[in-house]
Amino acid sequence: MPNRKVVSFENLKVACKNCSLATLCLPVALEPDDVERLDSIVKRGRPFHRGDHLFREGDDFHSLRVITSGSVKTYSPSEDGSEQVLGFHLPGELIGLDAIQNERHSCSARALETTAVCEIPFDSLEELSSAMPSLQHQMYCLLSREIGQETEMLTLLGKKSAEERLATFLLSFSERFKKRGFSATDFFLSMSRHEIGNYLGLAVETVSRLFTRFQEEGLLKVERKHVQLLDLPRLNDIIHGIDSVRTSNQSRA
Amino acid sequence: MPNRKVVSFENLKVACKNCSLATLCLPVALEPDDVERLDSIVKRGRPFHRGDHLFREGDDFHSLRVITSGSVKTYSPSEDGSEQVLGFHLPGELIGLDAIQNERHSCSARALETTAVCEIPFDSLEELSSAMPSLQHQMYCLLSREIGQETEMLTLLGKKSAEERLATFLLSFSERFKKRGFSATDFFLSMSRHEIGNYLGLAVETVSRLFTRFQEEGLLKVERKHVQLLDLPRLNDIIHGIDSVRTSNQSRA
DNA sequence: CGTTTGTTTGAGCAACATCAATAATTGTGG
DNA sequence: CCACAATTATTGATGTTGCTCAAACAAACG
Repeated sequence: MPNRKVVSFENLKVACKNCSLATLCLPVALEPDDVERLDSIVKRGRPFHRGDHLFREGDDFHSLRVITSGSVKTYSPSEDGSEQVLGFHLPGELIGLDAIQNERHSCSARALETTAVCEIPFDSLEELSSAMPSLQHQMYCLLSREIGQETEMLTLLGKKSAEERLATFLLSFSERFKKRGFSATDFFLSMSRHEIGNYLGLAVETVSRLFTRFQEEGLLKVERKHVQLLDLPRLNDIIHGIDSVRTSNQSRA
Repeated sequence: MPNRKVVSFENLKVACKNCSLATLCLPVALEPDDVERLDSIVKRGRPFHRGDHLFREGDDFHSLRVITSGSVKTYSPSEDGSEQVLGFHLPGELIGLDAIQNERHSCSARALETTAVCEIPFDSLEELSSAMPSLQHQMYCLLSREIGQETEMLTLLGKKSAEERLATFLLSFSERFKKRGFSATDFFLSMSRHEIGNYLGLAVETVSRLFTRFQEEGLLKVERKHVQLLDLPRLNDIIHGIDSVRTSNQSRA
């Protein structure tokens, strides 16, 4: 098809200033000039396929990475072949922050689906942030937020029931999709039940049973990866330990 | 006693350059001149007593704090009065990093015993780190390390057995005391069993029973807060999931 | 189209929580 | 310094959540 415009990734001059993720990503709170300077150090490679590693535990650390499309899981592999899933990352989210300290990745990251990322060489970013107080501030904020999110996760794993964990998980994705302009109630989860369970500190079977139960209770509709949240308020109640099942048992018939 | 030298905290001109914690704290990797400049923004207040709050969730964030002596627990209070203990902090450790993002503390911190801290106004630190690349780098490293430590904690809470959790907890303190020049095998834990359990996602009773069992198995000697680790190798085995109990059951008589 | 991988469901079980009682320790006021 | 109250720790008995094991089923893949 000769008259169809060829769009190669090389030609696609995506720039931070045009990027729809700008409000979620590093450019937040930067002046246009500063965005331009940030843009100049960003590298955009070709996309990863499902299952590809963005990096592996032990790899030398050179760059932070921002997901621009698709999704990624980070995990920490154990000697015995098992792993701990550390997080699922959506467009606009920065990964690799844990690797700054010892210049080596302390976890692995793989694409859950076809995924594009921006690469930000950390050396350059450090230099730039030294010259650009607002960028430095943004970096401190991002790192701090990451810490805050992980402490929430500690509470989840330390104190919450299986039910509360899954509800928290689902509403977290709901909010994150919403922020990115997608539906807050109808989405596809790109990870397997196994990975969800691993992340939440639960067995696969428990996750599966909970999905079934939530569906029976009219909280959601689920078919494999496709999830539709039908009752956000009650899901919210569950997160906060309010046992809405007993309070309003709606099991049909 | 008129001829006894009066040592007030006002007069105690402790400086970073003389501080025994310098190798653990922010001054790591700074030139003497730079340490001097850092020193100039650090505030040293009077000590906190056991139970005093250094700050509370919701407080405005102004300063990071470094423990200089004593110990501190950070925790996230829930609506219902319960709490999640997020960490126990020893001299040289920096707290408040999670508050940078929204300029408000997202957790509370209280002294577990008489505790002294250095206060580092964050605005000044930001300015200084902008002018001092090595300090900026150090900050990035510290924040990154915090993230890394929390991901380890996620694995602990997500995957490990009660036994593994307590062993990990004990060896973590062992190493941290050692780094500070104290015994790695003989120390006092300043927190209660309840707080340990809370931190590790276990019930108080489970913690108590485990201490008893570890003692029966000759792994340690414990008398209230006083702990003596008798078999570091086996404790290490436990952490890595090797059931040393069955392998070398040493129950006396 | 068979093979592999992921999901669901059931049955039984184990680890750890909860409840309850006692004991030890610490703090407090006289 | 002692007596009493309050807190903290230990220990035992019982209960429950969620794990493990097992099997059937569905979907994805070459």
